[in-house]
Amino acid sequence: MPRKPTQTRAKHTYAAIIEAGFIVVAKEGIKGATTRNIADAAGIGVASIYEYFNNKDEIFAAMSEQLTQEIAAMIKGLTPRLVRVSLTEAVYEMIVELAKLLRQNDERYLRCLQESMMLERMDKLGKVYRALTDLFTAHTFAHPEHLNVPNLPVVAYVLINSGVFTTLRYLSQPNPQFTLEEFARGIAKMGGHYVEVELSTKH
Amino acid sequence: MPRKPTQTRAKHTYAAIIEAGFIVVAKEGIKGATTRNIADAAGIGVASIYEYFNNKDEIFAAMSEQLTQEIAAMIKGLTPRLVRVSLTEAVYEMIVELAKLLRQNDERYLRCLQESMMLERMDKLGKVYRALTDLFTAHTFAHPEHLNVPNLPVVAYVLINSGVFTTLRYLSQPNPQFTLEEFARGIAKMGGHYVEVELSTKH
Amino acid sequence: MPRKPTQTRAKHTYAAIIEAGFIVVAKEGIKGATTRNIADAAGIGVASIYEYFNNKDEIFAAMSEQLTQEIAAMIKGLTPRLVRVSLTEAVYEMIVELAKLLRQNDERYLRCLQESMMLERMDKLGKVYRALTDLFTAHTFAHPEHLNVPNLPVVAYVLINSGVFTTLRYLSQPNPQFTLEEFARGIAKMGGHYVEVELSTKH
Amino acid sequence: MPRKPTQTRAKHTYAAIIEAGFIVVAKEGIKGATTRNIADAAGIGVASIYEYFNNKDEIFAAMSEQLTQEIAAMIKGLTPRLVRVSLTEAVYEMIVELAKLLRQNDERYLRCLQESMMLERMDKLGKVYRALTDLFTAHTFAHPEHLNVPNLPVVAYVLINSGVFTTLRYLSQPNPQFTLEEFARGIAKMGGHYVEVELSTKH
DNA sequence: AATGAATGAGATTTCATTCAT
DNA sequence: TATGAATGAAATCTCATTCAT
Repeated sequence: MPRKPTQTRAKHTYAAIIEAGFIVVAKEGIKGATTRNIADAAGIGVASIYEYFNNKDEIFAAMSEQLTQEIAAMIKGLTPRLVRVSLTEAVYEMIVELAKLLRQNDERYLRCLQESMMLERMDKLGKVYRALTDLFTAHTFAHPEHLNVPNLPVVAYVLINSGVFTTLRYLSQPNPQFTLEEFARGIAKMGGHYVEVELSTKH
Repeated sequence: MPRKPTQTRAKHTYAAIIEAGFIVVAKEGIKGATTRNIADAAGIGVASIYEYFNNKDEIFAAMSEQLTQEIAAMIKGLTPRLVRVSLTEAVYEMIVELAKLLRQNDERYLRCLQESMMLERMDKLGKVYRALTDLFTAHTFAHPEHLNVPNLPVVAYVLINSGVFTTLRYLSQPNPQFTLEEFARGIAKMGGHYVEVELSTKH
Repeated sequence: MPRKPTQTRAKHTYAAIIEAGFIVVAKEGIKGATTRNIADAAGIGVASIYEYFNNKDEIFAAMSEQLTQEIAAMIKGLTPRLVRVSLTEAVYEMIVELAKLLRQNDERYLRCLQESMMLERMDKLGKVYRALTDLFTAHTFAHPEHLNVPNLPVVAYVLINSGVFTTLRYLSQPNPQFTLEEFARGIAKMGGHYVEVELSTKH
Repeated sequence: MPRKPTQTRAKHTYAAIIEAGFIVVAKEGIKGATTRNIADAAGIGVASIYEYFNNKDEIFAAMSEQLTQEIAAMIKGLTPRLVRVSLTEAVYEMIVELAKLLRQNDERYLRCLQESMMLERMDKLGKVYRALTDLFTAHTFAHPEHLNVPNLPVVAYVLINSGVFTTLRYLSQPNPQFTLEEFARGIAKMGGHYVEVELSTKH
């Protein structure tokens, strides 16, 4: 019966377990993420894990939570500025920032996502999608002419999903044929041009 | 040391194991795909699996092979026709066909891909990417003016990856906000407009 | 229900299985001696083994039989000549001949004995011991003065067992420090001197 | 990845597993030495074995280690005294002591050696051979005239190997025709006489 | 509170033997 | 008769979780 960690040391251990989870998954893959390995990486005994988590799955849930939380926070922090720039520019910066975050700490987060640890719980990415949808909405309100684009929700959907998954895929490639900037610029312009054309056509 | 099945009965069993693999993964997820469950689904004894596969992983490899093989074949079959139509139309049809294939047999393939069974071996999707890249190339040669689009490789890359992953994602959603046609049209136009704009700008 | 092989082809298969047994054990060790491997080596199907043997153990028994039979026959063939020479000379020749037999066919027999295949059935070596005991007895009768040696049975026992096992051990060594001849001469003289001293002392 | 046992309880379990190994092999033979049987004999769960050993083979290795260690220690302990007595006497005592050790605990060690458990790893007996070789060397230095015996290494080799293996064989026999003392005396005199004769001849 | 040790439950794999043709 | 295929039974090994200190 794990309790919410209240004391300082406890909080530290709790966080240490989650970080150990990321480290182990990143280094050894999902299959290497045994409770023993995680405990070792966290510098504690196996049994201690169960002081903070009911079972191993809860560790993954917490990792998932932290990762999506962090990405969503990053997006929210960027939103005020991005709504002021063009769609193209917004998409471009978004991707570059996302890449930066995923590449921190020896690509820890990127590798965990590759390990698809959370694909089984892709719904958990919902928080990220919501933040991105909010960003898109805010951006649209800052550029009201975009409201004339037909099927705007589809545009948002495609842009967001392509952005997230294709970036993941790009970052995963060992020898990409072009730079991250070129790649990000490509997706960005695709979104920008789309809106542009739809608006001019509509007109 | 499994031998290549020679007799008719053996061939049947071999295929049954692979199909059982798809069925079990689709129904119970990767974690439910134990050798016992697969054997049960195939209507054989566990030991028989090892007449044809060295280990469980080889079953997954064979499944992966079959799935990507099938998708690639579908793409190749479509290629002659798609190179003649506009990029927008080609992307649209491609996505619709892909969706059709993935939804066969109670979405068997779709669910398996969701289970990320092959994400760990995403390289295996290479066959599919290659077929799509070939299609894109053939299409470009049938529309030589596209050669003027700057950073064409990036366009191909983004279009292909967005197409595949975002379609996977769309099909996975329980309650999509728009139809497959709208979705496909969205991605398709995005590609089409991009090229269009780049060409006119270039000029 | 295997039958005694009567037809020529059957006899051939029966022998082939036994030979395959020796080959497989020699090459892959006891653990590699599966029915499948043996059948493969014999160029027949697994099931065919059971036309000639009730179970795998019977193959080993037959191998054991053949091997000890062959050694015993060799000993018996040598006996008439060896009884005429000195004990030292007899032991020496015996060891050299034994080594020759064990080294045939890429040390097939030697390796099988090393694999201790038949140590579990060391009693089966009984046939060999009996032949050697007979030789010793015959030799003693040809040299009646030896009857004066006290504890002659112990001498026979030690000489025979040392001879067999130590030779096995010697042949198994990858880099012996002396030649087979030196080694054989050593054991031989040990037996010869013993008798010599005992006789002179007795007197 | 087993860890070195640190706590008292763990050390106890570790030792219990090894002892259980000896007991099971002695009673049921190598084939009966399954992880389950060993765990049962040790009074623990099967899984616990893997807390201390990576695999079953490592148990055998540890048993081998312990057994040879124990024999070698016995030999070393005896060495100071044996170098002072005649070769005959030394060999005799050596064999008697060896027999005593092998017969402890219901012939536990003897039966394990018979099961040839370690014949596959006969190299592990190296420790014993080395101890015996050291003893022989030390004895020779205490009796410098022996240095005149030609081919002394061969003598050592034969004496040691015959001693070990033939003793094993003798102890394994259900109804020996003579006592251990007679047997040991036989081997001992064989070595003693050999040296004696060679020396007198040399002269 | 913390943890080294222990383990039940279950997964993968092996193989002698039998089946069916 | 001959055999490729099939399998029951059992062995090895893994690991999340609990126990005992």
